[in-house]
Amino acid sequence: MRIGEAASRSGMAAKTIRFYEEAGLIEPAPRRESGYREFSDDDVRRLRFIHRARDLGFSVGEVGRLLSLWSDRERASADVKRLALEHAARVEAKMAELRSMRDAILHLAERCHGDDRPECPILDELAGRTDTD
Amino acid sequence: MRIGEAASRSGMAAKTIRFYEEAGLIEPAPRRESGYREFSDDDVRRLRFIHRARDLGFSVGEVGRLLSLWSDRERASADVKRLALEHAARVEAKMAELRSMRDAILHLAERCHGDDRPECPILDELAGRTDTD
DNA sequence: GCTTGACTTTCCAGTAACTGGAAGGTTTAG
DNA sequence: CTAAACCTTCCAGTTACTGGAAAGTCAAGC
Repeated sequence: MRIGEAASRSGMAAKTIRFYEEAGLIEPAPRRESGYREFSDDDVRRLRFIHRARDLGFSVGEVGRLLSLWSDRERASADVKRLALEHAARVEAKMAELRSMRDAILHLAERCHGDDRPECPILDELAGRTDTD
Repeated sequence: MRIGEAASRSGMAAKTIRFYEEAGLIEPAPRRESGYREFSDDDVRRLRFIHRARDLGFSVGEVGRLLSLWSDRERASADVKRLALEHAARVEAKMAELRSMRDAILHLAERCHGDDRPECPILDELAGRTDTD
């Protein structure tokens, strides 16, 4: 099949597939005489794997490592698990960061009247007013 | 003062200040004869404002809007509050996305033995196995 | 007067992971 | 035979900086 079908079957854009090829995440696809790339069902399976892993937030580099482990019949599941848990920890850390941002913003917003008057604790705080809440 | 001092007083790198100037977030600083940028205490206050807003996750574009509102004595606090609440909502949405990623990863990892055997539900699932949990 | 070091300047490249668009070749349906 | 729908490569843009190179400025010390 050509790249368009591989794209729709795997759920990613054709551009993205070319990008992954260029980035070395997947093997360069064989070409027809016309220069068009030719994909197999196996390629689609790999692309779907990549798509799911990306959806879980694994970076392209990590996906590469997961692909290696996937194709390595000798792998230890511990290696996969470690990768997954490390990633989960990073996601957790990012969440905590966002949570504290959100809390800080909401705390400021709560105290802002939000009417047509100019007084605004949000701006005051950003401006560095260190007040006693 | 020169850019280094403005940087250390505002908590951002000199490079970042130049970047903000280039990006149009702040007015181009006046120059000495030498070509060195000259910063005032007021500039430092603006930079600190920017720094705090960025720390809360506002994009550079949003910070620009916050700066405009800050310098507009006629602003309605409602405008500031709306900006803040919209941002909080985006942060919240991102958190939810991360949370579902984390949950999915941990769910997979739980079922992975994590020993030296190759069997691994994490890879199986990424490979598209649709199993009954 | 000269050097040394700490500053500063501009410009270019790289990061992550695509996405959009231009210019042009291929295939297929009608 | 033509028009639409594919495909190709290449380049630029996105976000918000960060690193580095080459060169100019300035103050202190000898």
